[in-house]
Amino acid sequence: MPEASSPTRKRIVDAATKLFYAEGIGRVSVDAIAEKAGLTKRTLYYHFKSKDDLIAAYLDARDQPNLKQMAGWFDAAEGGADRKVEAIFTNLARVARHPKWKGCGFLRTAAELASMPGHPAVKAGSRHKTNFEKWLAAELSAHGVTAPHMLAREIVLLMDGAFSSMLIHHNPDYIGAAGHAAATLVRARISSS
Amino acid sequence: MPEASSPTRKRIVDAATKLFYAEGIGRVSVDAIAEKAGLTKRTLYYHFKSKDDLIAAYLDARDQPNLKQMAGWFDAAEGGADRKVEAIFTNLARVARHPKWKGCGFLRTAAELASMPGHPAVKAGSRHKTNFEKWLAAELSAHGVTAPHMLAREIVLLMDGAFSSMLIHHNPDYIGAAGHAAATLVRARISSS
DNA sequence: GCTTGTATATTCACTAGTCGGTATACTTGA
DNA sequence: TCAAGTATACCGACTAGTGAATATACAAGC
Repeated sequence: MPEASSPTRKRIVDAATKLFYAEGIGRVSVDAIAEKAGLTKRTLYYHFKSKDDLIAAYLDARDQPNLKQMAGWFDAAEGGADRKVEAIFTNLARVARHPKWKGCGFLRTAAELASMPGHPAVKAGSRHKTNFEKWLAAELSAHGVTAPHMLAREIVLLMDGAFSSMLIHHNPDYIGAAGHAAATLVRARISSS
Repeated sequence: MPEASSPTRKRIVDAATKLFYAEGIGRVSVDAIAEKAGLTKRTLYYHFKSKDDLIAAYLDARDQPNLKQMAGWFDAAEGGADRKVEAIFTNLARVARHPKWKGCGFLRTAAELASMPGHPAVKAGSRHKTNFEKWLAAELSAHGVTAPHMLAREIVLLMDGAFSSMLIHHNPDYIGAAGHAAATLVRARISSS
């Protein structure tokens, strides 16, 4: 029975993360992950019972770091809630210009696994997106915005739309347009007190 | 040199469409498509020079039918531009409840091919999304909405976000929220004349 | 009307390689 | 001595793509 905190396990997840994100889960073989992690496939299968299991572990491991990055951009931005929300999109547009950027790993995995709706990796993605939406609603509420839950959902829709549009057009203008629309929606709900 | 209008070619594209949409392009073998089309793989390769070529043909063939469906929903709806836009989302939410619905084929293909940005199928998807955005902007303009191009882009972002969210959460509420937000954005730009 | 030539369209059988997963054996540390 | 972890080597199934032969249709020459 392998340990959940094993450093070997972490090495495998790290290697899987790089390859899955860069190539897509269907285009990466278990052999390639084992080689990148510097061990054999048999060792990998000692720590994970299947490739599907490893895919889910990859997304679970991305949940908190991703949320922290978004929260970091939000907190670092000057101004009101509208400016802080727009800052998330501005930063996304910046990182999306990098040639290694390949969209949102959670959405891409869900797209690849669309024919397997109950797949544990899709559930992990759903949890992450829900976590982000809840965090955003709480922040908006703390900043005195009205109807924070509905607004958070609208912003999430714009963000996931921006991820998708950027992936298909390779044009950061779509992320800018989404950020502008999101900031406008926030401003319309800032109490004028 | 095969003919572009060949009925055999059409049979291949039809078979590929069903399989690619249902399973994802990476999970469908050329053998499976040939079998579904009722011919041999060698014949398929007579009409298409590669699987990548066939993937692009699949999306190109979906462009006009998809646009026509959207336009049909828009035209059939009663009321102003806001109601017509919301009708598109309402109809999307309805078809998305069907168990065979697996998201937007253009976006899913772009997600699967994220590591091959110049792939002809990604370009076909980009063209389709652009066609839709242009059609929507023209309709909004004809209905007297101000800033129709910016508004069309915002609605496209909400729609692609709705596709993605529905795919990861399997919850049609996200499409409803996107439709509501889109209608609100339209109403804010209807000239009060 | 018949034959020959040619382009289109299709089939069978195959290659060379990859896939996820596993049977078995070894090493290492307590 | 025993269990955790790692390695070598392998499995059957599947992958995209191809070589060579063949069927079909139609046109030209006579």
